Amino acid sequence: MVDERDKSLVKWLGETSLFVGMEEQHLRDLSGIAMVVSYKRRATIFSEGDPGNGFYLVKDGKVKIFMISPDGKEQILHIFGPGNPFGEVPVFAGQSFPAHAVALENSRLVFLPRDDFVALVGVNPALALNLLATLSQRLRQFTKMIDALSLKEVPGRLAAHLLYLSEKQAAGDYLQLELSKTQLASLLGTIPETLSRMLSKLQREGLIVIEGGSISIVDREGLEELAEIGKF
Amino acid sequence: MVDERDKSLVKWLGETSLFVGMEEQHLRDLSGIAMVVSYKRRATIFSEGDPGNGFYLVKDGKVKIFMISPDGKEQILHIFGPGNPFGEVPVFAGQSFPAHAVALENSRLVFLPRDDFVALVGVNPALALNLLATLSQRLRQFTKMIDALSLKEVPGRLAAHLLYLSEKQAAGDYLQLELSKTQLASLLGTIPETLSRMLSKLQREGLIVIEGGSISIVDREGLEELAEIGKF
DNA sequence: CGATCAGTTGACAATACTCAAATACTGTGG
DNA sequence: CCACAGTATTTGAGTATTGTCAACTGATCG
Repeated sequence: MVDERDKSLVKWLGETSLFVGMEEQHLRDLSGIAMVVSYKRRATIFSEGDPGNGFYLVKDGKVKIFMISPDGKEQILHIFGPGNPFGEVPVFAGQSFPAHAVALENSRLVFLPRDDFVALVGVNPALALNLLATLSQRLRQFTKMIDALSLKEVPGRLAAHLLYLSEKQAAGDYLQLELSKTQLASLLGTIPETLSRMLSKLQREGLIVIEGGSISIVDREGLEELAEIGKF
Repeated sequence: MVDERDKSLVKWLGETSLFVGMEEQHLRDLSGIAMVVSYKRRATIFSEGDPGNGFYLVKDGKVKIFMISPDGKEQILHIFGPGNPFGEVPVFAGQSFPAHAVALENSRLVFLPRDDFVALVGVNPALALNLLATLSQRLRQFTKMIDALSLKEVPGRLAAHLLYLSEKQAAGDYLQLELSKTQLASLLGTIPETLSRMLSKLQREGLIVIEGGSISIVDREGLEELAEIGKF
């Protein structure tokens, strides 16, 4: 007996990158083990060191994955939105979560319990291949992030991020920051004060115009050069 | 007809973390698509942007995976030794290599061509699960690396690395650096001059004793504290 | 309307990088 | 086996970037 909500869950699962292209039957198996859970803004989903009993898909809302240094500084690793999976690492590495997750907005998540899920993977290689693609993709992202953190200075990382947003949002030279400036600072591996100064600097140099959380790119080539060499 | 060399390759494959526990038949399928290739010290295995037509396992020798910034600075991502796989990302993400690979020593590698390998994964869920574990493991490592690069200062990263080596080598408080100091600097996201100064500093502070590439830990607790908070 | 929090600005300090030069090491050809 | 060339490593001096601390503004929310 399948009610409307379950049907729509099956449909929705089939539209996520993780499960796209999978057979109806496999999607139904998945929805059979899935649980939809809600988290309020700022609620903790899991903490570093928690045992990984399963992983999540963002149904709606936004989730932040981050680490905290002993002296309280935070480094954001990812921001995940609808359709993105997160928390898969301990499912397969067989260990605990390596970072923290909190909801940035009121969010609904689909939780997939580890043991049930691994059993499904064991009989469905297509599922495994999709997962491998997702994890590989994420490794690639981390590669870029390490590159940015270790090789570029803050203005370079910022310029790269602005260009990334501009491309992602495909709205010409006009873009939205999508995060508070404090959060963005953490994502770029710096602090709000420095970010604030760098944004002013880019504006003073005539590369961008800032209007709160919206930014217009004035000198795209200048930004591209900055993102490349990471220096003024 | 299987000659001695092929037999030993099958055996060897079954001892790597990637293929451990797999059935004889699957291992033989793998060895059927595998090619052993040799690279001299300093030889390039692949470069960033090269199409990923397959991936590698280190049979013997040592391989460095790294990125280069436009101004020539290098950041090492991994050092891989016997048994370690590398270059899997583009196999599943379907893109090009995100970093460079060179042999640090004369090395023999096992090359597994992409298409043949994906076909094997598609019919062998155990293989897929092993791969998922490997990639998850690597994501976890990267998480730690990003943590270190963004949250800790150089002495902290260095202390953490020394403790890691000490644990890995399990030789009490005596350890080998395993890399030239220039290479180590790159792995820690800094430059040789800074590394040299920090090593002297740790010695001056009475935490370690340096004898070329060998180091004795004198004050383990001091190092642990440094690795935690990343500060003097 | 006060309180809390995000963002900005300024002064200062510290960490790590650049540049330069001296010294030690390595491997190779004679 | 030695001399030499090419690297690696170390040390010094100066500088630059970014982080810390503190004060202030402005927005948001009960």
